[in-house]
Amino acid sequence: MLGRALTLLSAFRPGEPELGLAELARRTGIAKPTAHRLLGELERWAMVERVGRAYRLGLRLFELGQLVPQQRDLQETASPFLADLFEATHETVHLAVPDGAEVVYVHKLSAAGAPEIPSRLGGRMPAHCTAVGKALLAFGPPERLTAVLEAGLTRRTPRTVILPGLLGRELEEVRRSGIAEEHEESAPGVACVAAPVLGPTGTAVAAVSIAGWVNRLRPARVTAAVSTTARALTRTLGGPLLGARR
Amino acid sequence: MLGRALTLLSAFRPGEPELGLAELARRTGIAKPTAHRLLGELERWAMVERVGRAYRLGLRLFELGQLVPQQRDLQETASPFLADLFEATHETVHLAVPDGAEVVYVHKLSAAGAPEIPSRLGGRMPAHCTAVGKALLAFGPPERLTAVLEAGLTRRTPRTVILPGLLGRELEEVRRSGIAEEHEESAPGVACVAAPVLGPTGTAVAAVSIAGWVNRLRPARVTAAVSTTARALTRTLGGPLLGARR
DNA sequence: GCGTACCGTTCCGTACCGTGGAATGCATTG
DNA sequence: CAATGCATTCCACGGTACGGAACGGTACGC
Repeated sequence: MLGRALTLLSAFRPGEPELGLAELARRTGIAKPTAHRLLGELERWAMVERVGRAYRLGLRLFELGQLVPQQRDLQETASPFLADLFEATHETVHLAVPDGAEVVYVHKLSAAGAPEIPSRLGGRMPAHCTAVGKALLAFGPPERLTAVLEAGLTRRTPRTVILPGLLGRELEEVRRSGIAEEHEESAPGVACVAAPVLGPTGTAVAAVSIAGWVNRLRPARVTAAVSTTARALTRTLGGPLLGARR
Repeated sequence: MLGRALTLLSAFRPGEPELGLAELARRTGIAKPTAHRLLGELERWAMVERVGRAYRLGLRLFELGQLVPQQRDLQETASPFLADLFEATHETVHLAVPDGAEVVYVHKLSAAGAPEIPSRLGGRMPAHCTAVGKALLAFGPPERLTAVLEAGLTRRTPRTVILPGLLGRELEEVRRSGIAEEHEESAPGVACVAAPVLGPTGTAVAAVSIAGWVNRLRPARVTAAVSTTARALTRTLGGPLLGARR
């Protein structure tokens, strides 16, 4: 029963704020009366809300989501630093954490009129084709890279690196320079520069990035700022500063 | 069963990232084997995670939380405007939405070294003793104020207004000026200036504020900026601009 | 070292309830 | 009007959720 309720919650996707009972039942394979009852119970807990005859996810979910420690702790610590980075560069700023073979975006700041970057707060992207993902892989525990290779390197754009050898070489360069770059590997037109945030164990627990359109973003312009922010966060978290260990 | 699982999720509170099985069972009154099984199921859905022998809320909850339409739509629209406001003032910026007799904070930007304001992203405060709450009440549907009065005006500090007549008068002033203020009514030492964001129906769907320490924040300094941001958001949402309807 | 208290985990008999087909009423469309 | 689709309710049937007891492990005090 619990699994089915969670299945219903998982049926909601970005860009579809409301779903009717029939559509929810179709998507989940749960019989309509059952779905109806489960949604009623979820509604009583404010996990979903009614909008006319349709349902939408409820504010209580947002509240619980903000209690998630991996996200909350980082977000609170990082928020002022990311605001500073945003103010200094006026480009789209991200903070992402690793989860399996993917990254999850936990903070995002973008300017009015900024290009629409496909990343989404609370959204996921494969680690191997994003700058934040590469920073997390290059400075993470070896098991993280293993998980990514085992999950397979999927192609997102013609520029995605899908050969393990090429990725490995790129990650070596990231380790050497402390900076990861992305050139239309996750989405056409998108470029990104990222740096790892190291935790007390010395491995990357998050990554900071600046993203923009590939024909507009100048890595040379923002690299130092990204690196500075990542170092400030690393210091705050009690992690070892890059360059101090080589 | 579903209710009990949701009860377990609700047992987690700010400042307590991890809870053991025994504590969760104690808090919820659910027998340990039952709690153990439910947490196992929640773990399979990444709604909770194991940390040693303890549990913490899982990243999946954060992801779902970011899909909540009331929060997401506003957050995406408002983020650039709030970043601008933050950059212009370097004070703590909030965006809050109404929920019953309370407000829920859906966006917050604060500077490194900024005073610790007790508000929390994803957290709640009573509407009647916060500036954002007053803005939402003054420009909201009458039922919202009715709900607040029915819920009762609770005292949070010696300065909290708990007489309905006084609150009513204050809200009239807010309607006249378009600005709500808060002077240590929700927490000692905290001051706040807020303005309503109106939606297409002409009522307040959110409120923008700037908060700081009462002996430091100068309302005269930030009022126009808060108002400007609220108006920009109102315009973006297709709401009627204040002053244009009087 | 031993006893006590507490933890998390597993088991299984008992009691409870989750499920969905069928029926109903309503709205929309051709 | 008929057909289609929606949301809602009902209840017979089959399924499962529950928690006391037992167990092994850890930590602490005497």
